[in-house]
Amino acid sequence: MTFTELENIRPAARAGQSRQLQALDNCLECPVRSISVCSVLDRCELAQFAGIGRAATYRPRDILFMEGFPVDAVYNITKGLARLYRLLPSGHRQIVGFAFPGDFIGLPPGEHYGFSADAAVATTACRFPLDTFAAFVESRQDLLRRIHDSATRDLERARDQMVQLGPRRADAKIAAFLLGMRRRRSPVHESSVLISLPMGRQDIGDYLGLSIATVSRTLHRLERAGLILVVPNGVRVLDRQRLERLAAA
Amino acid sequence: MTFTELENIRPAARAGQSRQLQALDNCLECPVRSISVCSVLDRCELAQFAGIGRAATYRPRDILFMEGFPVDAVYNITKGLARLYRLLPSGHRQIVGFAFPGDFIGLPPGEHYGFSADAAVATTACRFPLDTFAAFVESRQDLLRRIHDSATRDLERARDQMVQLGPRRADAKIAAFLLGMRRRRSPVHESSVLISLPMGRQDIGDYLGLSIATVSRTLHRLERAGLILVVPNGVRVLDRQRLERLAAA
DNA sequence: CGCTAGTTTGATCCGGGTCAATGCTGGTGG
DNA sequence: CCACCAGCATTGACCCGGATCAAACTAGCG
Repeated sequence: MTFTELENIRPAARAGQSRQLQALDNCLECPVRSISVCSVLDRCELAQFAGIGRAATYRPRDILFMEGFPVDAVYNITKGLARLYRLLPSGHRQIVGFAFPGDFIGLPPGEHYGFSADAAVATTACRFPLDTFAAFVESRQDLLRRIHDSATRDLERARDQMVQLGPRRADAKIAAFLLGMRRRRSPVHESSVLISLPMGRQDIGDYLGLSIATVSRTLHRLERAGLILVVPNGVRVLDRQRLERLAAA
Repeated sequence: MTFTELENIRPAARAGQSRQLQALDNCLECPVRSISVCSVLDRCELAQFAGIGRAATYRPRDILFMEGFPVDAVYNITKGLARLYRLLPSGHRQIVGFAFPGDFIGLPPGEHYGFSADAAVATTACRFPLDTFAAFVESRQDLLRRIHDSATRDLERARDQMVQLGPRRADAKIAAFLLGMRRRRSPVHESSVLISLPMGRQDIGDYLGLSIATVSRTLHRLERAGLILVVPNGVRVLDRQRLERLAAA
């Protein structure tokens, strides 16, 4: 819960530097293109667009950007998982969202980032400097619209999360979280019984407003009750019916 | 907390019908024009825009629209206060935001409203049927941009609220809520010591994830501690310093 | 002047936080 | 190949803040 290990942040990462940069060359083969904002660009535009971005790779805990700093770039996650969070003076960390491959982040209302973002696991992202990005987008009405759609969906998700953060019981929060993660990862509404959880327990807790101990205990309780099976980096759903009923409560 | 008085909703309001409608005639004198999305429209465009909207008035508890229903109109609040909320099967109501005069609501990512909205007090709003509204916006790049800005700000506020909903102490939540309400109502960052609270205790509780009893008790405790003075429909700030320190914690 | 809806206040209880010890696992070097 | 270590996860013991239930109070308002 408390996240006072700010000193642990790698010095090289503090300034929002990525570990490694390389040109974007094979956007056409990009696995997330179809679900990303760039899907509206044609072959020609895509080449231009690729020219202004760089692929950046991040190791766990590497920082993409920090709350309060001037917005200097926007990001499109292509692999891995980014945690979006706010740090409170008390030392608490509230995770305000996860960015999965295909998600677009980093365009707040003002001049400064409204939250921090770091890599939860090994992660890669297309990084676009704000000035060139803004210039490129300026004329592309459809791209602008796509970005707006992304923001609107983020808003909807934010409201979902508000409901989760409210005064609900821990088991209901966890159940809803699991189902939410599954829905998020698979466009097809009905999908595998295996839900992958790339993030750690601490992340889940800071997302739901629970302590790490309660997350662990609750998962275990759900397992004992036969709703799920806890496996490394995820859970297997055994009783979807009951899990959904619990999540709704 | 529980909000099981669904039956209390006035039948006429259930379908999202407003109480009273009249043409928009004096947009130029509209007190919220300068802060609304319509501020980018010139005199001529404004006249056109006014033509497609109607002023609707709502009494407390009257419903603007309901979650899950097809989006048939968007709204611009001009007076009063709207509660934006989700109802859970358990009967809990999570207020996901308040809409003050000048706020624009009702454009979710999909075809259906993602939350319900009703009037917390006597309220008026400009109501624009979705089809004509969409057609009008289509060509107005700047209006579209303004709407996008509105969504981005909503998103930022939603994240603020997530932080409030997290595992914070009741007094910190209340303090932050009071300061947030003050900042929201007065563009000038420094302002009066009088914070108006048009909404009821229940609304505050459902917004912060607290019971009505705790809201009441906490306000009283802050009063005893000399931070505020509770007055009808609001509070008076006595010790801003300490209130801010408490809100930050 | 009583009615109703909202608010305050009290008494009790419990879910989940906190703290701390223990367990697990994957990486590292002897 | 194994012993060790660091980081994360689990589990236990205890406690407290806020939920819940219920009663008293207040203020509009017909």
